[in-house]
Amino acid sequence: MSDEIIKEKEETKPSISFIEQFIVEDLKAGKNEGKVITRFPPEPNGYLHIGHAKAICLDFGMAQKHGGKCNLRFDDTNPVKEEVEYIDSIKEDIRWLGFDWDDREYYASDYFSNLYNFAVELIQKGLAYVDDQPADLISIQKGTPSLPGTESPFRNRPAEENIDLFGRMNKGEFEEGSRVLRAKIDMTSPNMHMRDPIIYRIIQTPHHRTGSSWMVYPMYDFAHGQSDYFEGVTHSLCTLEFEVHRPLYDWFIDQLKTDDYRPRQIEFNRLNLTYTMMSKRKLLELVQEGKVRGWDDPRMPTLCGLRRRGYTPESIKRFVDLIGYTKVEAINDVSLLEHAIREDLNVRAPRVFGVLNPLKVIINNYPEGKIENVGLINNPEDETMGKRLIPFCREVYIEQDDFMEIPPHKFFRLAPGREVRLKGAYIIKCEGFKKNELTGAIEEVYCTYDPDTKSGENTSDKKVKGTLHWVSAQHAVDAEVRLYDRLFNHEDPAGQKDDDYRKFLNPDSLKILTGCKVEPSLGSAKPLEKFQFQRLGYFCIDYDSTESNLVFNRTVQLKDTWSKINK
RNA sequence: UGUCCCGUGGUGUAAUUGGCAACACGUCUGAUUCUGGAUCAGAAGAGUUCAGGUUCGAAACCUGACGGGACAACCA
Repeated sequence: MSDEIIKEKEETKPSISFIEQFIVEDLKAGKNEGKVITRFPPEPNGYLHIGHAKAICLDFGMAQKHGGKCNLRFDDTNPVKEEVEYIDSIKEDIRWLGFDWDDREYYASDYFSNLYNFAVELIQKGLAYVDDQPADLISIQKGTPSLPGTESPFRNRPAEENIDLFGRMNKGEFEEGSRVLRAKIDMTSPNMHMRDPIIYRIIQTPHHRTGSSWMVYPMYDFAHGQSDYFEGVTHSLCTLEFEVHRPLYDWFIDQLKTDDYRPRQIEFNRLNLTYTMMSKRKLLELVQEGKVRGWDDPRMPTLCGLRRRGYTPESIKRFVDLIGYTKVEAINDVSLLEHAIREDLNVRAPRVFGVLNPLKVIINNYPEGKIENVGLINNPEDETMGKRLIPFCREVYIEQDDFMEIPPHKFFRLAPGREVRLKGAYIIKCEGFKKNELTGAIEEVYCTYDPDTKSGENTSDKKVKGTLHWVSAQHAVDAEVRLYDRLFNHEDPAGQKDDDYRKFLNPDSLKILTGCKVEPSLGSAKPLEKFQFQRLGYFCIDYDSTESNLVFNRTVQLKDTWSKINK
């Protein structure tokens, strides 16, 4: 009885976002002949970041789930800011996330002719005019959100004159900034976007695809909605700030449409993450000012940065899935992103031993020159990943943190007189240590081992509280390890009115460790290969890594209850 | 002073569209463990911004307040 209720509850479908609800409603109502066409419309003026991933997952995801298609369309209406480099990176990142647009790769510039003709049509209908005023004057006449605007003296130019001027603007007869084409709507509208918006401006910089065939370029607001319309997009999903643009898009489509088809725009909240920022412009500044090592610096929230950091596409999609889509402007905790990557890597990353801050341990009673290959499980979460052998001998490195001369309460690791297990090998006991009396640094630790405690064949019935990772001193491979911390030390660095975001840059966001010791099996690892350094965290090989100089990036630390106790 | 959008545990989201608030992260216990990881069991934490109203019944509907955000680029 109650079992059935529980069963029923478990079987209820997970709730769908308000956006998907709209899509499902439209489908049920038989709109758009039962089709779902979406689009992802990046401007090729920067690299994609995790906020874009949220949009990509929605745009492609909704199409996929409802038997539709998602177009990739580059909004390339401003040749001054856009570059081919960005187009390539955007495509790479979308593919990396696991989405495919087949042959539906479009460009707003594909529609320049259509848009131009439409503009001429508006002029003919008396719905657009050429304004000869300078930008600052037009801006003043626009009024403010609470004050209505005033009309331009050029507003009632005859159509023929407008057509002539617009044509000559496009031939390059006028300087940039000297004239614009405006839609004639309503200068007193409470919506600023309806106050005779500029729809074309003169730009003489060549375009990366159309070269110099155009001298006038449509503004985003004049290109975006119509591009959706031209492509037959049914659901145009975008972020909240475009909500106020919607009436304008609708106004244009009203002039254009021939039946009742119209793309439906639905707005959702953009992704904000704590301790970072999503502004492409500001991210570009970080790159240009050398605050980071490039767009793919592992501290960046860019997709290429996260990839280099060791994030998987699955973890990012999972994260996006967890945060959902709403209309509430929220700021998401990075700890949820970190949870997503741990969850993923826990299952797929092989375990290895790596010692970040080596401390030499000499096992006095272990025969000199003797080498044992001890077996270790590659991933306790996945038996199919098998086992490996690593060499054990008289001198090993352990982590400096794993030894304390005077151990505090609840410290389970090595200390004078204490016993710990070297994972996969033996239980050792600390008999003494060498200390640098000047610096206080521990330089060596002397131990004995118990031959009856070998892993898997422990006949001693000894039990210890602590298990340490280690690496054979003789066989260890040197490595460089880059430890990353949050790029900013403020939860919302870009949201502080009185302070520049640069003020909150975390000076310790990158720590480079050299002379780290890793197990020999890692010597041939390739870039982006991912590992769990046991007890430490997840690491992946950096692009800078070579056979002679291994370089690891720390993706994320393992949860560490000791560090909490220790506080 | 305008228009539009939004207000649910610390954070992010749910609530069969009106039937007395659920999940995830985080936090805290305990069990277990040759990773202080993972896993398992459990706990604390919101009465849904506030005030009215409609209703047998409101997080949801209405009104008003309060709070947050967006909009005044020849950017997208």
